[in-house]
Amino acid sequence: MAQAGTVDRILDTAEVLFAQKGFAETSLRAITSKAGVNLAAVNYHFGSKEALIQAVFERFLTPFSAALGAKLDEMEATGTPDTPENVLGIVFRLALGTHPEDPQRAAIFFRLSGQAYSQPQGHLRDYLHKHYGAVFKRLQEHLQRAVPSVPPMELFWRVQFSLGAVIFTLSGMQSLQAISKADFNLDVSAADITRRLLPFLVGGIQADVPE
Amino acid sequence: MAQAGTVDRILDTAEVLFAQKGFAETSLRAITSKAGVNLAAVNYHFGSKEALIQAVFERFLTPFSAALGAKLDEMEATGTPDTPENVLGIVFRLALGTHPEDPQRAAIFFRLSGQAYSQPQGHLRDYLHKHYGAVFKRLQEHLQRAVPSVPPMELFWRVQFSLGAVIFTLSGMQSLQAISKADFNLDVSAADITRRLLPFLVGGIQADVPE
DNA sequence: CTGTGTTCAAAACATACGTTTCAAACATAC
DNA sequence: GTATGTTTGAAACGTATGTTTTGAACACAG
Repeated sequence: MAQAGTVDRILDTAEVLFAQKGFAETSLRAITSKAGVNLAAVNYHFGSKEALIQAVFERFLTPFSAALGAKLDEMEATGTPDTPENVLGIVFRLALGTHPEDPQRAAIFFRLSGQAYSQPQGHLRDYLHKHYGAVFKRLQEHLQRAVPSVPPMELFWRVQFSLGAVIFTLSGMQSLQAISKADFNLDVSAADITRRLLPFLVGGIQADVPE
Repeated sequence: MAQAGTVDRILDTAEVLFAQKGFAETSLRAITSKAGVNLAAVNYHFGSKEALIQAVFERFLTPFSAALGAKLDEMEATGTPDTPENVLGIVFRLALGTHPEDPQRAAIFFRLSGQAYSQPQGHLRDYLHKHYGAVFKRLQEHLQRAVPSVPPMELFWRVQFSLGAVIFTLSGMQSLQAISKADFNLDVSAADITRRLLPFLVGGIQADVPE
């Protein structure tokens, strides 16, 4: 990030600020001044603030969903059994490991996802669903094979619940870490939390369906 | 809401708009014009927009946490066993039933909570934790008695995961309903979702803790 | 009535925002 | 070296926001 081009400096900075303070609360002036570029550069290179936001997500999600697709390919090729642990484990290791050189990057990833999902009118959510829905659906099919006794409709919602648990928790990690520290005098990392998440989600996903 | 006072008309309208579009995206002018009151009324009665937001939450959460406390009292008095189903069931029935005359109110409740939690800098989250942390802690103690084999620290995080699943899902219900309708051609209500949520959360909360 | 404190209404204020403009600087090809 | 297309810089534009001001309308006690 030291001497990257204007476009990348904008993306790097916007990514951090968006994750930190949200989309509406982050002004282009805040981004450009912190990035050391001119204010007009955003509209010149991206067209609008909205387009900047989408560009930030694209840079994040395109490699992620590609890697996820590759991992699913590998799983099918090697005949790895479709267990909830295996399927969810792939996602977590990927989310935590997309940028191993920068551990904070994972937190930014989740916070950004949370921002996108909780975005009120939800056009970003629709955008994500449209561009990355295919990989997501594939993931869900593997999960379905892992828990065949759970009806598809039920599984759909359980995946949503899981998404909520993951994104919500990771996206609010800062405050939660402070509370956890106050109540238990313990520090936790994103990796810690995901390690705790896995059994919780597996338990929820394969729970018995009432009558 | 027909001919209530200015203060209540502002609160009623702000509540709906905040839930619909978020805090930053809802202007005082939008609130006051829809409420049919003068723009200056907000600053006159509440002091600032920030104070308005807190007032909206207070009107919501004070009765809710009081009712929750009462239900927990009742549970202790009648000796109802501390099972995950019982404890979580209380919360859900309460959240869905605080205003039986207005079923949409429950959705607003969850959407507002989601907005508060995903609020970037999290001062609202801190505010909530400060004002309603006591009832929350009591709830957690009951849960702890329900699953004594889960260490407190682990349970703390599982409650956070559950919160995430609930708030995140309910707060994004609109979009999710559309997806669910497209993929399964089925309508779902908030009550439907919570019915599906309960076994998921119970399964997650009482899952085995790895080594 | 009269006076006093409260509430409302209309307008103005100050500020911050996204966006646009336009000229200068730069790079690259001819 | 000049010309051309691209990128940057500084400033301005138009708009929307939260807030403040000022005075009128009102309620009600003395």
